Amino acid sequence: MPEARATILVVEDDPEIRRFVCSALAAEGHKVVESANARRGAIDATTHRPDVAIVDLGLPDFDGLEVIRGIRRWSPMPVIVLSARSREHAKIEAFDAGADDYVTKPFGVGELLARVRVALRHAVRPASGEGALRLGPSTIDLVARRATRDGAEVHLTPTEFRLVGCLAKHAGMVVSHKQLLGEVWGPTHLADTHYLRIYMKQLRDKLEADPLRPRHFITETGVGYRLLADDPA
Amino acid sequence: MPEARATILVVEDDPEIRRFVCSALAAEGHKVVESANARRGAIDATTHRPDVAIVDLGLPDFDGLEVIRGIRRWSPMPVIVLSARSREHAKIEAFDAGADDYVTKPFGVGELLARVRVALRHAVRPASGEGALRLGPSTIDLVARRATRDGAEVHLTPTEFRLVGCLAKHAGMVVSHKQLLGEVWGPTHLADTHYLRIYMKQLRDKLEADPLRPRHFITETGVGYRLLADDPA
DNA sequence: CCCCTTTTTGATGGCATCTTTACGGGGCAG
DNA sequence: CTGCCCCGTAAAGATGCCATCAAAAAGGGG
Repeated sequence: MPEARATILVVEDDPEIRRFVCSALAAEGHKVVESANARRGAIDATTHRPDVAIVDLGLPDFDGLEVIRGIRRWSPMPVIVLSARSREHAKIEAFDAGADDYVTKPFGVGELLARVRVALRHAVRPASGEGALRLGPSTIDLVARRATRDGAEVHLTPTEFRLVGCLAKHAGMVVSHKQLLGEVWGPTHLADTHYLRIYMKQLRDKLEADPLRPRHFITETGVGYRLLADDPA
Repeated sequence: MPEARATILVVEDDPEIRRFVCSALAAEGHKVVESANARRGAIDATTHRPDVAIVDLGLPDFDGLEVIRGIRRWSPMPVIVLSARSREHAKIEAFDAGADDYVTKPFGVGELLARVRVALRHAVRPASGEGALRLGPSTIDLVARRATRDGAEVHLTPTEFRLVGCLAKHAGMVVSHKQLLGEVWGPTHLADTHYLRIYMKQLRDKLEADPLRPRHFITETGVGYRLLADDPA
């Protein structure tokens, strides 16, 4: 049984469409979280921290736009809108609220799945372009979710992967504590800088040649952390 | 200073649609590169290095998919497909060839522009050295929070960065003591001008070729300081 | 139901950064 | 010449952040 390729949140009130979408996603090997209204969607987003969110606009309690804005306050996760509103203005409004894609009903599953693939591509693509990073004796392949050190496979936990992924997306640049905490642990843990220290140590122990003198997982005191990858050039 | 907000490549054979799209993009302040066929599109992509590419699929010489695949061999730039083919299979094929978005004709300009904004949001990966200042032997990259001197990395503390950033925002002009103190240390330290002296010395020691004779961190006696950067022209 | 993995919490020591204090030097006016 | 003001230089103390160790709590799979 292959590990779930990704966690995907589906916020949709129509039970028929929801089942339809979720089973298609599950068939692709994804772990799916379902929410029937905006309030639950917002909660599930923070608790499950999905890799991609699919959000309907016409929800019974609040407008789906509010869900998107709520997510955007703490995470850049890809958001795909799934809506019956086909007017151009609705699309523009959704995009400017932070949506990354917009699919109008009726839609084809194949297209939706393809757009999810694109979103996942964006979510893991590091700044250096390639899927695999080289860090001295170690390599990290974000798309395959694998890491090696001196040729041997190193096991990284989901949280560890999330963290390296977040750092790798901005390779070479400093990523602030708040941003890391928001993307990895959700908006309820923005103050728990402690988690960062612990997981940084684990990553350094697993991937750095000399964990006591890290050369790739650099700490920027008072600001955040930075991942320095070797130039593949 | 209407500097182009981004460079956008439009590969489209229909002259009418091309003019339509390009003028809309230009009106948004973008620099636009136009190509009428696949061969020129592939060439223009490599020579102009656009931030986003908009590609039609039905081109006279080759299929637009080939343009996308060609780009994907060397660049992760966002590619938006603009096509009359509305069949689902065509979309899936385009996405899996590397497209990031798919708009079917007929389309609304507003929606296209919104999708371009989304693509630019994704592309905002200012290659390190893009927003960098050059000061003789040193460089300062404010977005990556990184500084180098003679090619070697120089570490700057948070306040040092805030100070440089404050000076850089008004590069070439005098920034008063009060303004610097207010922006860096807050309104409660407007009188602590000696902070400036201390941190200026640290910056000069770290970044000036001859710290005793500063050429970039200039003191304006009785007024404030000024940052002289080399023209990146 | 139990065990293993993963996540979270707690406590301690060390270090980087910021702040504070002190002294030397040059320009200018009296 | 001398005192004042402003700037540069140096170094020590305080604070808060970070690394590390240790271990309990939560979750998931067999």
